[in-house]
Amino acid sequence: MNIRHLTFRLLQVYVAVVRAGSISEAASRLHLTQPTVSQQLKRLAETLGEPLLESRQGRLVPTEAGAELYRASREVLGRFDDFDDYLAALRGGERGRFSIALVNTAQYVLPRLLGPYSQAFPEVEVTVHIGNRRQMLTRFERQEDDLYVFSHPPSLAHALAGRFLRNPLVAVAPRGHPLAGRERIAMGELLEERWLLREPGSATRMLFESWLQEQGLTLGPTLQMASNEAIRVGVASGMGLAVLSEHVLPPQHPELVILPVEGLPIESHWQFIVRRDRRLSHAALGFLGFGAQRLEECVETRFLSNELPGLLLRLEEVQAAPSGLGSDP
Amino acid sequence: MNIRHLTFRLLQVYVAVVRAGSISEAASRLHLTQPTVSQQLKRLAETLGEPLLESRQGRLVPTEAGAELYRASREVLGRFDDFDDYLAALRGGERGRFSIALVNTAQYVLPRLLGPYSQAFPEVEVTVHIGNRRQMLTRFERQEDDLYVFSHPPSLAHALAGRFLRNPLVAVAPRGHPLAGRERIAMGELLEERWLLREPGSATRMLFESWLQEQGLTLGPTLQMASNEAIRVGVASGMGLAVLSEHVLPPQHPELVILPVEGLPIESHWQFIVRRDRRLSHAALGFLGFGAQRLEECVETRFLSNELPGLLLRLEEVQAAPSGLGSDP
DNA sequence: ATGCACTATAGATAACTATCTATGCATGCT
DNA sequence: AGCATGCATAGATAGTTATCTATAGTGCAT
Repeated sequence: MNIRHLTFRLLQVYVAVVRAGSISEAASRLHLTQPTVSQQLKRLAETLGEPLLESRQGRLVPTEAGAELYRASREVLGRFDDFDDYLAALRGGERGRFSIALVNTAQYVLPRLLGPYSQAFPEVEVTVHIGNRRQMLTRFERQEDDLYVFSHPPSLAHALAGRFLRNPLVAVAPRGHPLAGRERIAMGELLEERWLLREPGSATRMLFESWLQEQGLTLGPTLQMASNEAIRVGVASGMGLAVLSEHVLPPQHPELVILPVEGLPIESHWQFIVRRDRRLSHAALGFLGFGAQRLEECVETRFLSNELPGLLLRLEEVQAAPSGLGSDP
Repeated sequence: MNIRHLTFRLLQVYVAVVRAGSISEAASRLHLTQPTVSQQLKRLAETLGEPLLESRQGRLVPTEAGAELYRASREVLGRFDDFDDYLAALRGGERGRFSIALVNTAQYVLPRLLGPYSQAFPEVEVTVHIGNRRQMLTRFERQEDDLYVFSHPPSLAHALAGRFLRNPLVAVAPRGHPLAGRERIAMGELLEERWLLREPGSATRMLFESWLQEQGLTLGPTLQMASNEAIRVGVASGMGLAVLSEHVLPPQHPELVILPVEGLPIESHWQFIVRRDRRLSHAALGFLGFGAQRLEECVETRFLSNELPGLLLRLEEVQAAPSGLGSDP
C-alpha cells in the first residue's frame, strides 16, 4: 500500500462511515453528499489494496482489514487531537519552557514575580541563569535565553526593553557610623573611608563608578568582593562602606544604616530585555503578560514601575506569522 | 489548525528533516530537491499554525511544538507501519479468520486437515459449524460461512466446488451376522432386516434412499437415529444393519463387519463449496491452498481425491480487484 | 411486482499538491 | 573579502483531490 497520499481527512471520513454503518448516513453527518463519501471510501480501499467494508443485512460492517484500519485510524486521529491540545496549551502559554538570565542583584527580587507565576502555570519549565552583568551580556550576544534582566540594557538595536522595577542604589554604613545621624552628607566627606566594591563587570559597580566620575570624585582605599551578600555582611561588621541596591538589604537591618549622601540614591531600573530577532516562546510571552497584570501584587509599591504592557504591545508588532523556520540572526 | 489536508507524506518528510537536522540533507535522503522539502515544511508549519524548526548553530532543531509534532508523527507513522504488517499477514493468509460449515459425517475427517493447518497458522481463527445436510443448506443460502463441505453440492449456480476426499458408504452389520462370511450379497436378501437410518435431511440417508430407489427396492422395518455414532453403536449391539460412511468406522472395529452388498459402496465425494458471490477471506484461501498442497500427508491414501488445485485456479479468476465494498448478493 | 432506500458510476470543475529549475539571500569559514 | 553552504522564494506544470449534480443499479419490504 502506498501511504503517501493518505490524508487525515480520509481517515475521518472512514471512521464516520464505520460509526454510521452507512455511507448515506455518514455523508449527511459530515455535511457531504453520498457520492463524495462513496468515492473517498473507494479511493481509500484502493490505496490500501483491500476491501474495507461489507454489506451485512443492510448495514455496512468492516472487514477484517477494515476493523484494523478503524482501530489504527482512531488511535492516529486521537493522537493528533492530543497534539492539538498540546499546541493550544503552548499557545496559551500554559505549557512550554523559557529561560531567563538575571543580573546578580535582581535575584533578590525576581522570585517575587516568578514564584506566583510558577504557581499559576505549573506546566511551564523556567530556567534561570544568574551571573554578573558581563556574563549576562555574553549570554545575550549568544542569544542563549528568551528573556534577560538588566538595569542598564545593552544596545537596543536588536532588542526591546521594558522597565518593571525601580532599583535605587544607596550608600550603607554600619549602625554606629559617626555620620549616621546627619541629615545630609557630601560624598567628599566619605572618600577617605574604605569602600567595599563588587568586582569589575558588575552592574552595581559600573553604576557607582560612573556616578563618581560625574561628580569628579575618586575613591580612596577599596576592597573588592564578588557578592552582594558578602559586602552587606562586611559593612555590618565594620569593614567599610558600600553602595548597594536597596533590594539587597533585608526588610529589617538593625546593624546597617543608609547614609543620606547628596546625589544618592543612584536611580536605575531593572528591565526585561527581549531580542527582536529571536522568536519569543509563548510561555515567555505568557510570563511577561503575567507580570504586566500582576506585578503590583508581587512587589512593594515604592519600587513599582511597570512598563510591561507597553513592551508587550511592541512585541506583538514584531512577532508575526509563523514560518517554517524561526529566522536566525 | 486544520488537520484535513495533513498527509502522511508530509509527516514523513518532517521526520526526515528532524532526523537529518538539515533541509538539504533530508531532501537528498528522500531523493527530492531542497526547495521541495522547504515548501513542504512551510506548508506543514502553516497548517499547524506554529513554527516547527529553528536554526541553532547551523543545525535545524525542533521548537517546542516541533518536538511534540515529531513525537506524534513517529507514533502515527509507526502505527501505520504496524497496520501495514497486519495487512501483509492478512494477505498472506497468516492471520485473519474464516468459518467453515460441515455436514455431520465430515466431522470425522476434516480435523485431519484442520489440525495441521491450525498448527501452521496459529493466528488464524477458524470457526466450524456442524449439522446435517439440510441445516448446512440453510447456512449456505444465507451465506453465513466462507467454506462449506458437502458430499452432494447444492446448485452450483452461485458456487464453485472442489472434491477433496472419497466418501464411500458401506453396509455394516454386527460381527456375528449370518451373512457376514459371504463373498457377495444381494440387497434383496437384507430387506427384511431392521435398518437403522439417519434422520431425514441427512446426506447419508438421502444417498442411501436414492440408491435404493435406483435399485427399485423398499426397506422393511426401520429405526431412525440422528447420529452416526449412535447408529454405529446400535449396529454393533445387534439392533440392526446400516449404511454408513466408511469414515464413521474406527480404524479397528472388531464388533462390526462390512457386508459386500452388490452395488455398494455408494461412491460419493466430499467437496469444498465456495460461494462465487462472497469474497473469500485470505485466510480461507490460505486454508484451501494448504489443503491443495498437504492433503496427501493428512489423510489415508485410499480416500484421496484432491481437486483443490483446480478449485483454486477457478477461484482466482472469480475473485478479482478490491473495491470499497464487497458486493452484496 | 412496485417502490423505497441505499450505493455505485459518470462527468464536471475548481482547488490544491508535488515536484521541478532558477535564483536570491544569509551565515560562517578561511 | 570571498566563497561555500544552506535556506527561501518565484514561477511553471502535470497530476490529484474534493466536491458537486445527475443517473443508474440493487436488494428488501410490502
